[in-house]
This record gives sequence, structure tokens and C-alpha cells, in this order.
Amino acid sequence: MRPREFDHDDVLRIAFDQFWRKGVRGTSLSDIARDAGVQRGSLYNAFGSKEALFLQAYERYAGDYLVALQKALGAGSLRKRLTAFFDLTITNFRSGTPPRGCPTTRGLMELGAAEGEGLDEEARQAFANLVSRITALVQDALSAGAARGEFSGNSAAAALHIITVTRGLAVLERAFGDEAQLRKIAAHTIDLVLDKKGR
Amino acid sequence: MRPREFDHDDVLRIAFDQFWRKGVRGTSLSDIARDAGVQRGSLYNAFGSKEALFLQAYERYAGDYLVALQKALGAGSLRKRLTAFFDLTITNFRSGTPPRGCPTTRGLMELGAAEGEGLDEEARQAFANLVSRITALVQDALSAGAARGEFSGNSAAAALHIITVTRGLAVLERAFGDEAQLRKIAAHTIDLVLDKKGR
DNA sequence: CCACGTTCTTGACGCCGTGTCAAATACTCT
DNA sequence: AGAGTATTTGACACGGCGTCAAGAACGTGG
Repeated sequence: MRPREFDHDDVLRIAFDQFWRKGVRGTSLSDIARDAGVQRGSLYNAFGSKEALFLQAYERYAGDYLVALQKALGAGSLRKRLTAFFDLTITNFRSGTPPRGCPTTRGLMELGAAEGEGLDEEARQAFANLVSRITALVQDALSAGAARGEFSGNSAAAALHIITVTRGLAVLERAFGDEAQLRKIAAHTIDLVLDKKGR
Repeated sequence: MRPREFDHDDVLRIAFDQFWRKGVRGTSLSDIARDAGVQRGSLYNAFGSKEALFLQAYERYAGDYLVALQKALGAGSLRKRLTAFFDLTITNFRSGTPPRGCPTTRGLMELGAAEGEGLDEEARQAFANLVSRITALVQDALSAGAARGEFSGNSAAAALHIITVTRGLAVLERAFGDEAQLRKIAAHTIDLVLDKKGR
């Protein structure tokens, strides 16, 4: 067995950085290969295809991101948790220069041609999966808050509403790039969900 | 002057249909040319580039869509208006088989690499423009509703919130494709904005 | 009514991207 | 050391974008 001349994880990180900045279709394997100091063919040998490479790189990101969200949603009052959640969300897709946007949302709209269409189906699943997991996390926080009397309402519906807003923020970020506006919308949403200006 | 052998508007409609179904990067000028019964070179002669063609096709769509929204937001109680607005929004991106999603949102996430990046800047402007106009329409409806005592609150903030939700719905549509769920979120949002279950 | 000029059309080209393949290479294990 | 195996490498086919020069079709002025 001839050993690999590159580090599997390094390539994954380099690749995801490119995908994040330029989109999946906008990133060529040549770009990644150059950046990683690897021959293009080696990437095909190691990962199979561009989409497979993206998928692996995305899963890595998704795992890390979920852990960070879990942490943000796990401490303090419900209001504090939700604030930290929105904060992390916005910070995430305002990161980089220029800001890279939300990879999940970008991926969904770029690749999610439609249910059943091309082979992007697997990618769509991965995106949808992360969204589901985040929704569950938020819902847990809300349920816990309800038990402590910090929230009265349907946790499931409220969680879904919050997730919808975060996805919308990811879109508005691309449209306007005004971070302050995004944070205002986030604060407003928290107020709305937490039964008005209650603190 | 040799006359054109194809109808400018026909091509625009055919092109936008393709862009809508397969995304901008996922649609080739060869596809459009074949569909329209036109040589690829003729498209370059008439429109200049793929992006220019998309832009023209998109502007056409945006104009029509805005008129429809204006109509939906212009009659009945505030609740009825907002319901009609969400209804049209969801129906729009659930149209087609399979559903094509929201062209504006898809375009934004696909092309909006970032402010200042490639020449997609012009496209980003077009998308952002439509979002702004829709926001203004919703805000007008809310202001009018406030004057009639159907709504108490900040019209601007509420309009922005509603727009954010619609963008989020466009994303969730891609992720899950569950139309009933989208409609639930929409209804929930209306309740939230209109100060709880008040009718 | 015919020649001219202007515009549209057509086909070939260069470049880049994806994905495949066979040959060369570098290691491991016996 | 030698055989086997996985990786690397470079060439190839294919398709997409955009450009260009040559050909074709029409209006117009003589």
C-alpha cells in the first residue's frame, strides 16, 4: 500500500472553505487541488467526485456547528439562550471577509434542485438534516423554558418559527449585508415569541 | 437590417422557466437555445451574456410578481391581506412539477457570492430590489391596518419580520417540501404579528 | 429593380471544468 | 529483495461559456 501524500482532514477543511466562499458550483476541483497542493486526480481517487467531497466537508462543518449551537442553547435563562442562539447564527454567516453567508442555506438553494431530481438528493438530505437537528435543539430549550415558566405556548410551533426566521436572516444577509438590521430582526423575534417585551 | 427570427419575449419566458427549474448555473445556454429553437450564438448577439439574459428574464418575472402581490395585499381586513400575501408567496414557490422554489431566494443564495465580488453584483441588486419593494408593500398594508385599529406596533419592524419569515419559508420549502407545514408557519406568524389570536 | 449596408445567423475556435483511464510510482508485507 | 497494492500522474473525452469571422437576409437609395 502506497501511503497518501496529503492529510484527509486538511483537504476537507480547505475544500469547505472554498465551497463556503464561492459556492459548490462556483468552486472547481482545480481550485481546491491547487490550494491543497494535491493533484486533481488524487482528489477523485480519495473522494470519488466533487459532490462526495463537498458532502464529507459539509458533514464535518455541520458536526462542529451543532456542538457550538448546543452550547449556546444550554445555559442561562430562556431569553439568554435564544439570544445566544441568534447571536451565534448571525456571527456564523457574517464570518469571513467578505462574509460567506450560511452554507446550509446557500447549499439548499443552490443544490436542492427539487425532491427526487438529480443526485443532489443526498446533499439536500444533509442540509435538511442539520436544519432538523437545530430545530430540535431550539425546541428543547423552549420546552425547558416552559417548564420553568419562562414561556407559554406551543414549543414545536415556536421552534419552527424561530428556525424559519434564522433561514430568512441568512437570505436577507445576502440581499442587504446589513448586520445591525439582522440583529434587530432577531431581537424582535425573541420578543414576539416570548410574549412581548417581557424580560 | 436583417430581422430577428425569434420573439424576444418568448425567449425570455422560456429562459426564465429553465432558470427557475434548474438554477442559473445549472442551466446552459444550449438548453435554452434548443428549447427556444434558436442558435446559441443568436442569444449572445441578442442578450450579450448568460447573466444579462437571466437579468432580463428575471426583471420580467419580478414585475409580474409584484403586481400580483400588490393585488393580494390590497383588499379586505389586514388579516385577510396578510393571509392572501402568504398564500400567494407559498403558492408561487410551490408551483411547477416538481416545485421550483422561490427564484429570488434561489438566485440570491446562488449568485450573491458577496457584496463586491464578481459581476453577479448586478443580479444581487435586482434580487434585493424586489425584496425591498415587497417589504414596502407589506409595510403599507400594516400601516393602513394600524390606522384602522387592526394592528398596533411598529409597521416597519413587523414588515421586516414578515419578509424574513417568507424568505425562511422559501428555504424550508427546499429542505422539506412539506407545503402544509409552510402554511402552518405562515398562519402562526400572522397570529404573532397581529397580537395573538385576535381576529 | 438592383446594388449596398446593416444586422442577424451560423459554425469553428479557445479556454476551463468534470470525470475516466492506464501507466508509472512508492510504499508494505512476506 | 520481490510481489502486491494503493496512490499519483498525465492524457483524454465531453460539455459549457464566450468570441470571432464569414455567410445570409432584409431594408433602402439610386
